[in-house]
Amino acid sequence: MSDVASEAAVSMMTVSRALRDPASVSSETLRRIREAIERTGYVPNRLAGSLASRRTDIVGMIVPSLRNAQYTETIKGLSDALSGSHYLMIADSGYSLEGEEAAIRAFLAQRVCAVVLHNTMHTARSAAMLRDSGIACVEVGNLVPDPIDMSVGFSNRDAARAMTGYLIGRGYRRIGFISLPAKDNERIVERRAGYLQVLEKAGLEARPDYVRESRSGLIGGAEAFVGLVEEHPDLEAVFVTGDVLAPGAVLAAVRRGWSIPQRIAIGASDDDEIQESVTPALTTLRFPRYEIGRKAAAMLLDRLQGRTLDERVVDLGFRLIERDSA
Amino acid sequence: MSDVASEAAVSMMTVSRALRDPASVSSETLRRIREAIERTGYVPNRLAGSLASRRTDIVGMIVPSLRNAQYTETIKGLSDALSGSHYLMIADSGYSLEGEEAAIRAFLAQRVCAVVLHNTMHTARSAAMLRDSGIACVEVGNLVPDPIDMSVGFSNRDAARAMTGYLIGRGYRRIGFISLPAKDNERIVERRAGYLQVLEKAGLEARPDYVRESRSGLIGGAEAFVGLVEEHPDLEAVFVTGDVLAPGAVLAAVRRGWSIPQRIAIGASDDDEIQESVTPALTTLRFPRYEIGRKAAAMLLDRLQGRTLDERVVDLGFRLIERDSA
DNA sequence: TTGAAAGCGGTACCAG
DNA sequence: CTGGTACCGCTTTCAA
Repeated sequence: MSDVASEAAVSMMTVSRALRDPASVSSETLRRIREAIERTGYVPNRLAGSLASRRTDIVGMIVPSLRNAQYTETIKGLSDALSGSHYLMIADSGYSLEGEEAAIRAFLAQRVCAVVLHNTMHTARSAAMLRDSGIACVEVGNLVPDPIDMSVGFSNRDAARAMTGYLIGRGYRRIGFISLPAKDNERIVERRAGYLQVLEKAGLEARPDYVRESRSGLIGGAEAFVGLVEEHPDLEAVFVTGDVLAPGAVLAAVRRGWSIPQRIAIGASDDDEIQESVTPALTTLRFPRYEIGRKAAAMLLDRLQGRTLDERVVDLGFRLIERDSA
Repeated sequence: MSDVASEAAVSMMTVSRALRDPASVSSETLRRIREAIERTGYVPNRLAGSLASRRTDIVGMIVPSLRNAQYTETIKGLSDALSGSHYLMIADSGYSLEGEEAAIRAFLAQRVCAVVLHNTMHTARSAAMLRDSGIACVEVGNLVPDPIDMSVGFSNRDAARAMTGYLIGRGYRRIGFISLPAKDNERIVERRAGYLQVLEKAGLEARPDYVRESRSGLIGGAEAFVGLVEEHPDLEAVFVTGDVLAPGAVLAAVRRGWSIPQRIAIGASDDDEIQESVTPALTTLRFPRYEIGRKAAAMLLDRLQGRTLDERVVDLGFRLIERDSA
């Protein structure tokens, strides 16, 4: 930058100003500085800038898995809304609380201006670090009544209640439940709780062997679904929630010639294109993943600009989409 | 850090060493420093560290779209291989060269230690900035004979040749081609060229109206496929390449009761689970996306550690997986 | 509108 | 093995 300054015959201070607030520099000076930048090929050093100003424009986001399209959707919403003003640093926690803690530590060391967590269970240290740092933080996805700082999402429990109730309303009585592993994953814990609550309220038996954890992916969902149904041929419906488990189940049923929903009904969750594109199209819960990302960004931006927030916890809700699988 | 130093009754220099190279500090001193860190809740400032050392441990990656699972797969490979030693900053170029340039500029300002580009077409400025900065850079995905710095991937043209040749070998003569838009996307340009070359070599007519660009996603693929086939009922096969276009085509065919491959055959590309899970399972080109990410990381790491590379361009190849759709 | 001086919080380098 | 002393490259603050 000093090169640019001497090229343009001004002080470094003026160059710095020209870069950050062109209006505060006379147009003639500005022109000379711009030319000098062009000639020297100067690339500002944001490390130095951030160190001096004690501000950065990097938002750190931690997702359980980069492979899961649902998280990607929220990342995309965040990225779009932040685009231009802020940059995104992304870490994959591998569905582990320790992974999340390590990522948080790294983000804080990097002095990110905000952190977005796609998990609302944390180690005690994670929560403490975040609180002590006073950094802006949004927990997205599952709604948290008492967030570290802010939260945007929907109630997984309510959503699971809605789907289970819907299945019961359609006349199904023996209803199974398939999801990813519940360990360290409050979203699954909540959904399973919602499913069990509604079963109980309806006076239906909640059988542990109707509940199954699945590997991820289409093939994981297929295996879990086929396994569960073959072990319990008396099942009438299965609530298959998370990832692309339910589409995997449908595709497997098609291959086996099981008719859906006659032989076995499926209630799904998440509404990517694939839930709609399989035959039969899945009755599913639509979660506003992209919107959650956008809203999280908006809240962060508000906070960083010192505006006061209307709400620290924003419920974006969900919808039950009736299609043909149940 | 000066707090920690006085707490532990050593100099800042010793604290700094204890953090970066614990072995170089006596165990007693180390213990005191660790305690002091614990008590004070000290979080190192990597901005300052990086500024002073002129090194960072952040790798910047630019993908055309965060929504596309194929890119995500490479990100995951990179992230896994870098995990622990480096952090990842991800930018979405929105399939545009200007978007890529802006991201490169931001990364350079951030002084990332390396850049990974999932595109091998660049603006002149992009290439110049990267070259001038002398930063480690890997272009992944499509193989580049003359990379800015390094390249890992496979030949899209050869892959398209292989699939087109395969379709011809199966006896299909009127073969269509569906892909994402070719603009700013050398991967598509290459594949289309490969398709046309083989058609020509086989003495088959290359009809422009057999070639179609599609919106992305399952539904995009479905629309393009149905549209093309309805306009040209005489088509015998379609090479549907990229994204999840081909699975979308199959799913749409299923809904319409078109039998595949009897009514119309499909050759696909990319081999995610979905290509395998649809019925009929897709005959497709398998690209080593995850491995490309890992290899890119390995090459970067080698470079950053000053080791000399065996090869600046690494071809990881592709495979044609025969299944039931053609 | 412009500039000088004093850091930001660490690390490199050399000495002890 | 430990410490002192210059910076790293920019911004803040205050003055002109």
